[in-house]
Amino acid sequence: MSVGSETRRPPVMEDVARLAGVSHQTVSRVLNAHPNVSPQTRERVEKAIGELGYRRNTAARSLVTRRSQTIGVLGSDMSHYGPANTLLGVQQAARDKGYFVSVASLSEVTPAAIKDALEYFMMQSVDGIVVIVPHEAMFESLSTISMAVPLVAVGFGVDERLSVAAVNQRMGASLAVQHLVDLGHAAIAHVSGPPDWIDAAARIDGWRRTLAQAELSDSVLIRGNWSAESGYRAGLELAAAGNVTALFAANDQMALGALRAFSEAGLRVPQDISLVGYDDQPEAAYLVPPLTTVNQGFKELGARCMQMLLFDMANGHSGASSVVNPRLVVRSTTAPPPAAR
Amino acid sequence: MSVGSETRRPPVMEDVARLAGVSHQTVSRVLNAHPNVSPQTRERVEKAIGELGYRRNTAARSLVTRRSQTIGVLGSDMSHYGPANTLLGVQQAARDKGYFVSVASLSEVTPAAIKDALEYFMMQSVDGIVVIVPHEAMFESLSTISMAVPLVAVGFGVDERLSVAAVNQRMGASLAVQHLVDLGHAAIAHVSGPPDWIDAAARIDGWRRTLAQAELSDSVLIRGNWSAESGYRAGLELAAAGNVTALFAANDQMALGALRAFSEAGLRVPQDISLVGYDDQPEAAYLVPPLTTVNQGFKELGARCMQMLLFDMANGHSGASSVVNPRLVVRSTTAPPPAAR
DNA sequence: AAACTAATTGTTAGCGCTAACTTAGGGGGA
DNA sequence: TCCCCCTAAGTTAGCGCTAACAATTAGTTT
Repeated sequence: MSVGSETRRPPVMEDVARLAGVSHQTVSRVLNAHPNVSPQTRERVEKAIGELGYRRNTAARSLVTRRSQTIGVLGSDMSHYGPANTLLGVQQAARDKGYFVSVASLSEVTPAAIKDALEYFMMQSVDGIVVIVPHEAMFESLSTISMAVPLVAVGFGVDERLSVAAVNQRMGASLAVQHLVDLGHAAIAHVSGPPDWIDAAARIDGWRRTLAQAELSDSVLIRGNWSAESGYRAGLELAAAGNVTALFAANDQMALGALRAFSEAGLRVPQDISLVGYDDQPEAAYLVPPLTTVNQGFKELGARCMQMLLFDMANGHSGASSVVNPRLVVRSTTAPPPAAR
Repeated sequence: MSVGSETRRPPVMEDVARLAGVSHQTVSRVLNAHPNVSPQTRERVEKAIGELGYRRNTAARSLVTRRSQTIGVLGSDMSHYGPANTLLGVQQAARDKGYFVSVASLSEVTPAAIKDALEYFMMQSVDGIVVIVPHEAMFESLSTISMAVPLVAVGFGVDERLSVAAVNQRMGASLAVQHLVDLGHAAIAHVSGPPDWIDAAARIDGWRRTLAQAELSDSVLIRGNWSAESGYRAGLELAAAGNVTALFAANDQMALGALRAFSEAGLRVPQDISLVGYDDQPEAAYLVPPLTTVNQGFKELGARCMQMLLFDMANGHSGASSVVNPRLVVRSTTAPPPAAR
């Protein structure tokens, strides 16, 4: 025996239909913006929807349409500046287009973890996937697992098997290194990210090529791991060796670490040694001295990603690619080398 | 007339049932770990599931169980260190418990935007919501909008209307300020976050109280906005006035900005002025000099959040609260004031 | 005026799953 | 031995929605 005060279950389409004096199907038509509904009817239905505070049941809709209106975003180090902002861009673009965004983050980048995460998305029956894990393991996983839904990868090289949105990392590295070359530097070291990260590899490559193009011999390459700590160690090493006049760091955090190492070693930046970072995090402008770095449009990247995904979702896999160009931001950590003064 | 090569739709429960020689309900029972299934049957069903690569349809399941297995996470500045890591914690805990995580981020913190975002979650019929927007506007919105699903808020003060997981900000601020007091500082300024952010207000309060407790008169309070830039401006201002010997910054980024300002003004840290940050971002240890700061366990916070949400989802709104204690990390930006030397 | 259109609305049949009920077979206890 | 109950299944009836089709009305056309 039900009492008046029981929790009323939310209104369903039929309730709206009754109130508006139409069939539930007409309500559905209004909701889906079908053409053949008379203006008066539409209005009555909309009024009823408003009055009842009706909200369409997503599960029922998904069941019959076979689409979840959800896209999955896979990331690895979402607490870092770049990925976090890309996610933000994706998220906002998705919401604008009426999609929900489900996220999964990898605590370790291994084929097994990647497979798990993709499986998780399949369980959720997402309509599309964005992958923000520019790591080699990801590439392998993507070529073995054939995905049932469109997928766009951020930060991979152009490959017709993948739809890709990326920043031109080689160009970014070139910009940085060429700037140093133009200032007169001849011994330009590089602290890289772990080379199994696609971006890291591309920046190493850009650094090498630019050096070669300037007819400079290969200089010292130190492998970092994106952390300030690894930049610090690299800086210490370089300061001890004393054989370079400039350092190109593969991200701002490592540059920050290097900055401290140089300071400890009594090396002045930029008088004794020049430094260029990568990412242009908001803090970069407030380091001592302000960091010359490379700006990547992360949010823009996220938005483009979503755009491509929508395209692929509508037209099938495209294998298209969209490349954003980075921009060099010159601040105060770069100057001509000591010898050139 | 269907051809063999048509795209086969994914297997459904009935397909599994047929292959295993049971009814679809038995398959459902196996999947839901119901007790009354004989081991042999269970095994046969599991084998069939494996062979077909069967995956339960979430939409159908949600439709009948009236739960989406999804929780919504609302954030505002997900590109910042704290929120991003809290999200990470929530996300991992959720995935462990078999929940999907849908995120929405506010580009501006206004009642309207908040309402939109919550509406978005209701459309998705999430089972619970985690709010990582410790802002006053959020508090107002939450008290007006009565939510149909359990909600836990991160970073709010204890309030029986809300289930809350938070870091004890007042204590964190106390730790920082008391450390300075203990060193002998008597004029301790504070660059705060925007005071309509709950955390910022609590840190201001903690700063004030600790000062009062030490019988020190109120010192200068500068309103920042969390950005390095605002910390820089505050640092410049303080250096010009020259009437304080220590600065407590409400986050590490502002501390970083202040560090640059001090350096430009020729003030040595910590000899001329001491500085304490807040957050303990990984970079804090690699500033020049390494930053004394307050560590908050963000991931832990996220995990607790999820735990509380699950509890509320099972037992109805609890209004409980879970408070994590922060920890002072002393590095090299703090020393006795010049006069005390 | 009969018949054929087009526009608008209603009716029906599932989508794939779980909850609730029903049935079929064994053990014990009287 | 009969009855009751407990276990392991099967059957049935929706959850709330959309797609496909059927029905009604109004507006043409011959």
